Amino acid sequence: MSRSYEHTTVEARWQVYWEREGIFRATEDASRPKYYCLEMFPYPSGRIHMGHVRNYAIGDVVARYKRMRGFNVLHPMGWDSFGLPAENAAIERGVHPDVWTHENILYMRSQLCRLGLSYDWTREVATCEPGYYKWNQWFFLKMYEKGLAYRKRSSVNWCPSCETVLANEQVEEGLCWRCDAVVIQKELEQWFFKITDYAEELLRGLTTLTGWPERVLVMQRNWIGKSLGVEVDFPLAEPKPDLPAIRIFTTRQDTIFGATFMSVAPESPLVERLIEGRPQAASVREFVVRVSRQDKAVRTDADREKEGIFTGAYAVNPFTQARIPIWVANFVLYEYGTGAIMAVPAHDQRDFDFAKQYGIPIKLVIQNQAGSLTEDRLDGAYEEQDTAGRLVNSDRFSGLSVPEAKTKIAAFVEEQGLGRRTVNYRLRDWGLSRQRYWGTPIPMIYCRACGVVPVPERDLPVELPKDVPFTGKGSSPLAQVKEFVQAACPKCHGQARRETDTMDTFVDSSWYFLRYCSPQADRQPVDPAASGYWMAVDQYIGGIEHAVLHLLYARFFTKVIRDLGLTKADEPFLNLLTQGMVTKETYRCATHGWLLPSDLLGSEGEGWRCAICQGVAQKGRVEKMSKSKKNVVDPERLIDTFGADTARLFSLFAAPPEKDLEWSDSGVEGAFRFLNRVWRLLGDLAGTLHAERGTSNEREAEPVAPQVLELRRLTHRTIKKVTDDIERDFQFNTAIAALMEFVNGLYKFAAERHADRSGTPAPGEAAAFGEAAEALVLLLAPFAPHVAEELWEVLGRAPSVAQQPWPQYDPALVASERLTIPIQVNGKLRSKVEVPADSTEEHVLAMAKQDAKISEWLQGKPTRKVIYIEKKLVNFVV
RNA sequence: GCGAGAGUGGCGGAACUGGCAGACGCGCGAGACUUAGGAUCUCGUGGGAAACCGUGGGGGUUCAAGUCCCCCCUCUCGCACCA
Repeated sequence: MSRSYEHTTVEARWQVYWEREGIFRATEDASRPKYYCLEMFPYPSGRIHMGHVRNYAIGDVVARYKRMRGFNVLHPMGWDSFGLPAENAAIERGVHPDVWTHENILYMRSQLCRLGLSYDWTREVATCEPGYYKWNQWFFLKMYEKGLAYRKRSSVNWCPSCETVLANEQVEEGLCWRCDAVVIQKELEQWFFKITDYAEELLRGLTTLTGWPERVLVMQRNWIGKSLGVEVDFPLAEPKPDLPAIRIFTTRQDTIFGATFMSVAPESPLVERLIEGRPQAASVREFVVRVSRQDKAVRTDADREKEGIFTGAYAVNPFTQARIPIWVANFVLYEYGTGAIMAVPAHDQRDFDFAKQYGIPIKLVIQNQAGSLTEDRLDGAYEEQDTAGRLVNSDRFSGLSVPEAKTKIAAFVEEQGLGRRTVNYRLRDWGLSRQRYWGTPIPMIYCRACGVVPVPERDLPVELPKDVPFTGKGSSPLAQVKEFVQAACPKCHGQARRETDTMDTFVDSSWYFLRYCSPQADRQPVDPAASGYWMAVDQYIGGIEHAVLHLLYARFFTKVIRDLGLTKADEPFLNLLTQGMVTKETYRCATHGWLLPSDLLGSEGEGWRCAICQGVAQKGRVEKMSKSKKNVVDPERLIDTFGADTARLFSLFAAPPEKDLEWSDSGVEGAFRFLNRVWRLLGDLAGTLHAERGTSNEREAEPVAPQVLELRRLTHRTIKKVTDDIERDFQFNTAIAALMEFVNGLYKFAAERHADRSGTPAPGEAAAFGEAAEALVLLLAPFAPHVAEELWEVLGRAPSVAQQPWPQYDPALVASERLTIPIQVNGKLRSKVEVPADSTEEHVLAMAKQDAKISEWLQGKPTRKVIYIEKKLVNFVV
């Protein structure tokens, strides 16, 4: 064969073959070990981007490799197809979200197929299909029954640009995670999932996730934010019958003797009770209104000034009996703990700042080791939590260390009936109501007579109406659709109103991996038998941006679904690989902003100019590919020019999966060149191999020439290296490097073979070369599957290479016969000697001393010490 | 501020438990084949004339340090009043 490598024909041919033969279809088979390989499903935005290519190339190597290792692999794909962009398309271009979404899915599916990804497409799901979101509604009803879904009026994060509510997880530094608009607070009736019921289990479960990156575990741990402390009642100086005391939460009960005032959150209803009938009432109210109007960005700003106002009321410190003032303070959070705190300025920096500002006394109750702290000369809070500090001014507890005091005071609080030990979490319940159209309708009905009534299960799904006005203004489009809103009450059949909010789209992605196990199940969302076989996901691959949001919600849903008896899995994802971003250099012009590569003139050496204005263009930083920075590369163009195998190979070779991948056009060409090299090598030699195969069944039968043995060693070392690199955290970049070395070695071998072609091949040569060629194709198959299939056929083997077993290496052939031992003198490399691998220490040392360069270095100097590391190195210390 | 990770040739990156720093690729240089080469093949390629010097900087441990310990600098990411 000497036909050139035509990627377009080759790739199309095998994609058709795989599909036609159903090579990647997965069925439950109890006799085989399963492997569930999953990549995060995409939002159908229109076209795939390089981030998808990388994500799915990584996943496909894992799936194909595991298949060749004999696993029954489930490798599904689907569409996270509810979401705002579809609605925006409707508003901006008048295309219905449903049409827009389905067109996008159609196109992107064809793009994924062109990448040659080994999915079982019969299991495809799209979350915007009634057959899928019906089960979102079903889960919602089940959770409502169990009290895990509830409705409450509360102050919520509101994105004025998306015109919808956001969960806490979806607010980043006071900005909307999706559009970066400043999030404001709004009072609304909202549906919540009681994720806090699972806080402890979600936290404990993290310790079992040994296959997750440490930083994701840390992020989740921090997000859940468990703290142990006590709740203590501080009696009011003028108690009211229904309000005798104010309850606080603290983790620093050891400092309770230093509490010189109290602070209450502005939103707390306590405020109104405390100021009743006092002269301070009006100004306090004014303060509360002012603070609660501030938007999230201002309120959560790190160096926001501490502000407060005295309520006029006093409490009594139950430990010191001191009368202490009660303040309202802007930094106290209503949603955390009890919404009120005891303030210990000497040992809490926030309280210290506050006390200094308003002239509140500071009382020292922990002294440092030197005993140098004094109340009047403190320039910051002494926040020692370890054993270095000792309690002072704390009655019977004085002299204790902080940890001792924490335990003893907590016990004392309980003994005296002043309060109790408690646990607090930072995690809040998941607000899931969204005032949008393109999402799952929440299956609830409001009846004037019966109140809130769930839609009966038999009436599911509550389908999204198609005929809806998209104006982009006002409340949810659903609320405008009379036929949708008007509903009969399921209980009394009277006229009632349907809930018009839809669910957060994170609900969709919280259980799709379970749906893949039995995508056609129509009596329940998940078939327990199927999920029993496939769950949990053995390897999950996706971007780090979901470290908290999606991965926390999915863990929560899995536990709820387990408690419903539909799966046995406690955790959805056993191993998690968070792949890095795809980045590229950027260019900027002072007047025209970010520049496309096509708007650049000049070169690296002579400098860049803007093609629009001829002005100087600056080479910017390497940034994540994004349209706004104009540094994107379209995968489709890449596939057209070089083919899917090249696109895959480059994105796997240029960096290890978890690190960022910097785009390089010449790197892509390098990958393409490599595939061409492989193609030519096997093409040119296949003919020779076929010719000689008849006479060369002598593998291991007769003695082989030394260079043939070396070839076999190279083959087996490569098998080992590629296998080890994949097994060791999917180090595909070094695995591919080993394949390149292998190919370089084979070329060299072939060249030498041609060079001294005297007529008769060396003994065992054809067999050794056949073995090498076969191994090469098999090892290449997960990375460049199309080329591998084609070459497998060229080698005279029947398809599909994807179904072949992974090659085995012979340990005896992995070890070299001869070793090159570096020889050092005083730790510096001076020479090398080549010795048989089984040489004794004496022999190696003798060889080393004989070496001309070494004997020169050793001459006239007494050798003080000789370091000999077997098979590794010799070091003479003189 | 707290937490995590990273800093290695002209560039992307190798180096697993301390043992030949720079695998592999890109780029660059030379040669071969060619009407031609931006195709392909072969060879070379950290710096330096050399001794030597080289893994962000400075100390240390060790026969031996990119790797271990201490101090410092820079960058990236996450969290950021959670009592």
